[in-house]
Amino acid sequence: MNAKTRQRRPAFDREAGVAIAQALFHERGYDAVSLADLTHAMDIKPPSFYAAYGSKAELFERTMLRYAQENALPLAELLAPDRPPAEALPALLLAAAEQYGRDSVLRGCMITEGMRADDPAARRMAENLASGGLQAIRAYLDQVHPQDAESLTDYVSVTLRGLSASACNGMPYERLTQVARTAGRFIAHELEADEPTTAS
Amino acid sequence: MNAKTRQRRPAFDREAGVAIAQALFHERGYDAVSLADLTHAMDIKPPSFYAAYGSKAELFERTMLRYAQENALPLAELLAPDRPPAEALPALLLAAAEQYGRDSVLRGCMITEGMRADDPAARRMAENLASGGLQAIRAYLDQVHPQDAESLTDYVSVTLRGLSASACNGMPYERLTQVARTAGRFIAHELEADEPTTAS
DNA sequence: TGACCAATGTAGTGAACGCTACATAGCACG
DNA sequence: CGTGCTATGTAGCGTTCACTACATTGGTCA
Repeated sequence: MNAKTRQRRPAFDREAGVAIAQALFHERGYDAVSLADLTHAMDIKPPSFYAAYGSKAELFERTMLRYAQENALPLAELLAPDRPPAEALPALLLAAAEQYGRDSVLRGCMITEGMRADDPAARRMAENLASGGLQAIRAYLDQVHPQDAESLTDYVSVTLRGLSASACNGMPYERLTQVARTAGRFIAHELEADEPTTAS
Repeated sequence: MNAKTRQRRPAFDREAGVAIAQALFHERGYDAVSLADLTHAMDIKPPSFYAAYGSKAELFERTMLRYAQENALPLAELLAPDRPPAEALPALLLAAAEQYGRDSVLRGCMITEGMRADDPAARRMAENLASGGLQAIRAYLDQVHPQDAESLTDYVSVTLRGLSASACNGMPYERLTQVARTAGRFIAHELEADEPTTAS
């Protein structure tokens, strides 16, 4: 009858499998998660795995897309064009640090850390996703502070990578957010020293 | 008679082997270098490898010690107790960025990147070595700027990790050093704003 | 009810992993 | 010159890797 009352077979929930894989990949990284880990966690056998997801790398891409949709920083809000960079960039760094250190087992940025995978295909997927975020920062700065757009984008990028890496290696939440606040304060000081035009 | 004139056998040069392994580990990371890669690069067979170095992990430790001796930043000079932190910390960041981006194939900090190895033993070795450097920074700041020692140490640590990770992912030398200069300028601004005591 | 077909589990593929047992080769020393 | 030791190469250890051929199961639909 209606499609819901009589499912074809229990089979297994593909999306739930992606969620399980996302947690494993985020916790341990792409290379450190084996097919056996994945199939055991999903309670399926390898043939079902390949029928559902194609390959380990393809599943990794799905988990990163899912991560980007669910956990990505709200760049559109954080970097609203009418927001001054002395306020937006510190907010961005703090939001990132909070997210990277919030969960004690899912630490750091899954996409940032995905860029260090040994597998070249997985690495490229992560790099492509990460470049989108950087382009958003760059586009924002091109609008609101074009004179230092590249330099500031690079500074934020390096700081975000440092925060993610430090989170993965166990730096506690309070110290991560403290570093983000320090970096944000540095940026604000510099920007406000350059152009206190809005206040004059 | 004297030990030098008559070596036991050509065998192979252990130290040269460590140097070869160091380059491989630095370029690709611990996990991505296999025994076959090592024995092929050294032109020896696995039994000779194990007779000489014990295991892959032990050789990795030797390469990291060698790296620390040869490539470690001159922290004693950079962080001389009579140097003001507004000068020492920017110099430290810039020296690190220069080293991380200097060689286009041996990128980043071998020890910092070693902390992300999948192998727990290798990771712990790298963490132990890295903590030595951080303790040096912390001890310096405890002397010259105790009120923000932990916060500043964390900021420098996160920035160094970000620089190393960005270097590994291909950020060019000029942009790496530019980021280091930016971060150093931020630190100097903050410290000079706090206590221009030396100038007053 | 019976044919069809997607999805499954069993079992195993070849390759690569870190590592080692074993016999041999070459030097030191008596 | 022979004994002993050390380092070597041959060959292969057991394990794990990502991945798959194949028969079977079970729901769908005529």
